[in-house]
Amino acid sequence: MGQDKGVTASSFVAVGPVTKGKEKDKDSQPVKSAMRLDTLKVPRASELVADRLRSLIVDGVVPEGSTFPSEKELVSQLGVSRATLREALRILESEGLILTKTGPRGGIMVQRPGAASLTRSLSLLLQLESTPFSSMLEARRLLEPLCANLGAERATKEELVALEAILGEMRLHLHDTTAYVRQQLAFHLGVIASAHNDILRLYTTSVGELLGARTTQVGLSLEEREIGLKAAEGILSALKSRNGTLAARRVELHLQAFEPIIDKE
Amino acid sequence: MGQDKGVTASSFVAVGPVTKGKEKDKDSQPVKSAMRLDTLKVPRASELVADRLRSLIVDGVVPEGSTFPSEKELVSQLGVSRATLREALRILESEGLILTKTGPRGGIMVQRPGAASLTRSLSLLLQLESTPFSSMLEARRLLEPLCANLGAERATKEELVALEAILGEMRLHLHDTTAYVRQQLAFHLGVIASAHNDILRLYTTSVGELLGARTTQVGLSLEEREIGLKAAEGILSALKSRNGTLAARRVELHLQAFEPIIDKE
DNA sequence: TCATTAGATTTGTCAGACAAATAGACTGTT
DNA sequence: AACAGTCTATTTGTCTGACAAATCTAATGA
Repeated sequence: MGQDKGVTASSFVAVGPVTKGKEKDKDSQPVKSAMRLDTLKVPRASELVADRLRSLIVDGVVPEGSTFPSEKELVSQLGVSRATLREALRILESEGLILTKTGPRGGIMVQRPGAASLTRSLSLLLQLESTPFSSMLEARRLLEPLCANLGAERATKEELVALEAILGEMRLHLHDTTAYVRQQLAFHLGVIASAHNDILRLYTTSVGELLGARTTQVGLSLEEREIGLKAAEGILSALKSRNGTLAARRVELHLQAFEPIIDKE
Repeated sequence: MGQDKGVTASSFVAVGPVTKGKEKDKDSQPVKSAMRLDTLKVPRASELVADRLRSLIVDGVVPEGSTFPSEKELVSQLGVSRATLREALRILESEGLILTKTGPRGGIMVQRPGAASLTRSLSLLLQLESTPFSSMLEARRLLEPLCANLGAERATKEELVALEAILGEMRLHLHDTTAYVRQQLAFHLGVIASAHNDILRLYTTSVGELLGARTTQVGLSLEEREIGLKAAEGILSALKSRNGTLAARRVELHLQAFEPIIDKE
């Protein structure tokens, strides 16, 4: 740690939750086997600060939409330097938990991460593995029908009404490409949400976002839009009739039909 | 930016790759309405630095396992202060791209993120949404059979041999709970990998890790281990006979049978 | 030969300062 | 009174320089 921080650091640790001692014994194995203790991970102050602030958020102490105390105040309360605090803030920010603004009325604001956080993480991994585009298409073609199947038995009336409304918007904006694409994306998200399973929703939304970016890039012809509209109508009717296998089948066919459109480049 | 940094910052931007200008055109449709330009996002220097270093990694310029130049050198090359650089490093670290060590031979090492990165992100989201445990079980019960189905037609001989070997390990360590659980987890991962779809693999692995932590916590009785072993044998034989639906069915039954064991607390 | 010590290197932390963005109050003009 | 411009205070963004801690290497001494 830094210079006169023998004081400040200990005051921080006093407030701190755990892990600061750094006892070194390595392997004191008198017997013979077992007793494997893996490499001691020395925590950084910035990580500890990030942990504490994060737990304030997830525990609901600092609700979404509210703001943290200013950096100055946090520094004095936590007993760490501003540099350390700011490193912790960058961690939380990259997790999608906060965003910061300058000026009065600005500060450190709490926000909920949402699927975008997952999407970024996934996107990074896929870039590193140089995953082919076809794998994304396949994953979506497998996941969305799964959601539709569940949605057929779980969708609430309100959700079905909302989907109906989106369908109306799609009809309305049939001749405005960007608006139509946006509504079609909303329809997909609605179907996914109707499954009432957070994990499937987050997963399917993430891969959908990655592909959706492509769709808006490529755009859709009028004929393709009309086909998409018809497909959406069929899917919604299957959901309404609570026919899970039919809904799944229709979603799968729909996605399969659109794959060549997206894949062309 | 800070004080005399009019110089340093511009030299940095000179080296910089992209985004420093803040042009906003979005949809250049001169027709009538629209002309929505969303709030101008001013990039921080630390974000720009993080972007540049990240792209060095994903573009393979700095391969996995190697190390970056020291902070001192990076500071002089990028023309930013150490504080700014370190904030960027915390971002990359939270993305799982690097890790740092002190001392000579230490420094900033490049590593590949792996599924753990996704898992952390997912775990955070689920905590915030207070997603019930049952949703995780359901997601796994739906995803793993999907992988098994694909694996039946795509698994290479080598992968099948590896699974056979793991099965042997499971038999061998049938009376050692922790060792057995580890091998069973490896078996699951092997089945998942045999589908040859990165997205499904990452997804299923993530949710599996979240549940796997629970399994090792709870432990398994001898009888449960024997049942698990039998199930694994059945799954592998279905994969070998290239029977996708059978493999999927067996995986689903296996997971369904184990749900009450994990769910009890 | 081996343990110990000293030095060098790299990250970790602190402190203080100034720059930039921004909201709100204040002031002068119409 | 309404309005535009200015001034000020607050908050984040960045820089600089310093010291502390961890750790590898090499020299040193028994």
